[in-house]
Amino acid sequence: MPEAAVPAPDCTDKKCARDRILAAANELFYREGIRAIGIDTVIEKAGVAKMSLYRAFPSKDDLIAAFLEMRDKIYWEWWDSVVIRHPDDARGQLRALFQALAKRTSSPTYRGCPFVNTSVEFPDPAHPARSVIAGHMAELRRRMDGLVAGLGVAEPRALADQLLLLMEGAYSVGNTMGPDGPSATVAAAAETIIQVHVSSTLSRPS
Amino acid sequence: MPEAAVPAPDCTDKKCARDRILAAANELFYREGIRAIGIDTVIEKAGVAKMSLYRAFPSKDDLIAAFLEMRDKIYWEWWDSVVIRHPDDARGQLRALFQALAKRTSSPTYRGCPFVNTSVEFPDPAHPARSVIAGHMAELRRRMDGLVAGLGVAEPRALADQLLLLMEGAYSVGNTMGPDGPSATVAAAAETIIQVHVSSTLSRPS
DNA sequence: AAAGAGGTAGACAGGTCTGTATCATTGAGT
DNA sequence: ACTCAATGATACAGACCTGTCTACCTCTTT
Repeated sequence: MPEAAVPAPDCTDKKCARDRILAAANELFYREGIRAIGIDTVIEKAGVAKMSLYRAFPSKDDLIAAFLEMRDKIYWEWWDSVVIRHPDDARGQLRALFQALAKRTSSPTYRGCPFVNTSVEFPDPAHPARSVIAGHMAELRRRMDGLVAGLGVAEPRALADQLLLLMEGAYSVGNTMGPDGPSATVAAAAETIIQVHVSSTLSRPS
Repeated sequence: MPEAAVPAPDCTDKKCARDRILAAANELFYREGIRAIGIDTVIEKAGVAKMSLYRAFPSKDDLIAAFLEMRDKIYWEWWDSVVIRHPDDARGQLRALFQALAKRTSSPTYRGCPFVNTSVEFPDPAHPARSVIAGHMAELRRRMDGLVAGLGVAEPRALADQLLLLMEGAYSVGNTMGPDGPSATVAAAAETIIQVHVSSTLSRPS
């Protein structure tokens, strides 16, 4: 069974325990929840000794932070791979993003946004995971602002905020309501909101 | 410090350990997360002996389910208290609901929707909490459908789904992005989407 | 006064979790 | 062949967590 191992700089195949640990943690933490998964379960799935884990990560909290940093990297790679197909076309980029989002969040195995989920499990602001989450959210907002800026609408901040609401809503209901829930309609909702902002800007030009 | 105890049928003041337990669990589970809080912490906050807890609830899982059932009850009471102020006015009810939602989710202490949060912490479909969550979500969708039906738009299901996305999005970002996040704009977003559906229905009557 | 329901207090069993310590093994480069 | 770094295997410490058991107390009702 191909485990979709996350490639790393200098690790060939079965080598590098750190990456196998990270790959195992990625799947287990995401699917079962972080607090529900113990270190022993991670190392068993990774096929690695416990000491290898504690040599690579000083504590479970550090492993959690590393897990999120990996998800962050993967997420922006996915984002870039979508927007790159519509160069110099902010509207096309947004449309593609929300279509891909609708697809992802309507999968039966979809378990929600890992950043939101971890935020639920670790509310303590001092937890190392929280800074990664905060960074991800800030970057998400920054990118959405950037995309919407390309639309040239009258109220870019309002539109970006509303699109963010739809996006996070799709993440959430994709998890709680499943494939038959409203998450599949997120692309249409985004289209509607964008259209309203674009139209109202055209109808009263500055 | 008034602990906002949840009133129950026949419980005067300091009596009835069950209610004190439920009130303590309510606050602790919501604020800190369920898996992060042990039984000992609950009984300590409730000022109750451990055996009192296990007499009232066979297991922690049952306490979790009872906690969610209480939140469910509280939630619909809140919902009803909002919509009742606009009798026979579906649009006014929706507007009031989303305004109240914007306010709630922009509070600094807001920690997200307890049903979504519990769903994250307990992905196992066999967990007793899951049926309460599923019931809550089904009821939420049912009510939203009912409200939107009163609008007389051409595509009620699509509108209801999109409003649900906004609602859940506000819950989510209220937790992860805080009071300065986009959750405060959810009322405006809902207004926009409703307006579009109403207008497009008017412009091409059946 | 008696009795029973509900509550308190604290010890305890058995399991799981994180993190550490010790020692053997492997494999690549020199 | 030798060395050194990375890894495997395993036992263990200490904390915490759920759930049980026993004994005592304190009201309320009859």
